[in-house]
Amino acid sequence: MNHSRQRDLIMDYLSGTKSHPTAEEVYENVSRVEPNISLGTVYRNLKLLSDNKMIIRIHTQDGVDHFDADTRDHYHFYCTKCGRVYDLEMDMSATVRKLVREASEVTDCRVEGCMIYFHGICNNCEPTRG
Amino acid sequence: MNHSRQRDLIMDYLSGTKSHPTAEEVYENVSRVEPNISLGTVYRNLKLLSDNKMIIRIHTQDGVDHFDADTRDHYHFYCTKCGRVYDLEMDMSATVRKLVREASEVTDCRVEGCMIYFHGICNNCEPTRG
DNA sequence: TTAAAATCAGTAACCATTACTGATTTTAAG
DNA sequence: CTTAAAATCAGTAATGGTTACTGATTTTAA
Repeated sequence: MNHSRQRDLIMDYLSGTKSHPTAEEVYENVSRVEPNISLGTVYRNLKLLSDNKMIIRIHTQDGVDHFDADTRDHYHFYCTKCGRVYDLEMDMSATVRKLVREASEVTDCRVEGCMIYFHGICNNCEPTRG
Repeated sequence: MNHSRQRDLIMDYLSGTKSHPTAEEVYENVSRVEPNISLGTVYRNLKLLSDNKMIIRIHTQDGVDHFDADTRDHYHFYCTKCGRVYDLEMDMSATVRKLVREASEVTDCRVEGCMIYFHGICNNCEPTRG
């Protein structure tokens, strides 16, 4: 993977936000810096970067993928109302290990891991606390 | 929701299999009994049935949805090689409640639940046990 | 400096799914 | 049983996120 101005800009934008943008949102924002960039380039580089484990691709219920430059072990909350994705700063590594172990016991398949997606209504859509 | 021969056939087929078929697979199988059924009808009824909680829609990593007539609380294993979906007969209700409680503590969002998807290589693709 | 490899912008194609059409079937009241 | 409104159908076009293709441009490394 060579360097390219476009890919660097995409990576820079993703690294500087915690909003877990979609490909379309990445395109809109990078376009402000590099107006000639094309949507195809954004998709291709998001695919390249996620295939190379430099960013995380987050599948959501509405079928639109979101992206995250934070590759540390952490979890996500998906708002079923607005579709936004939020970080959850909690350590679940022990729980995940336990789940994988338990799952391995009830199947002949080789369980390599599990994805955990939290969902509900975000504080922005329906504020509940001051 | 009235009755219709087509919807009953789709429901019957789903109830009689544990293979978690895709819309295309449902279409292929129901077509053997009702050759005139159209793919659009299958999609429309799968949507109707899942919207009415009579079946479960399972999102998978490859972007193709799978369906399950078993609406009991249970979990799924997705094979990253062949794309098949398997049931996991394990009781995780206590773990899920704990996770939701923990997640609620680290966010202002209203956490309503979480989806847990296991993945790996199935015994059909790479046999490991007799 | 230069040529091969990688990447680009632009756009067409892909594919799962949904929406639209006029015809047919189902339901429920008379 | 009729019969008319509502639901559903088959067939097909449209949608929308994503990927693939093109010839031109940029990057890399010798």
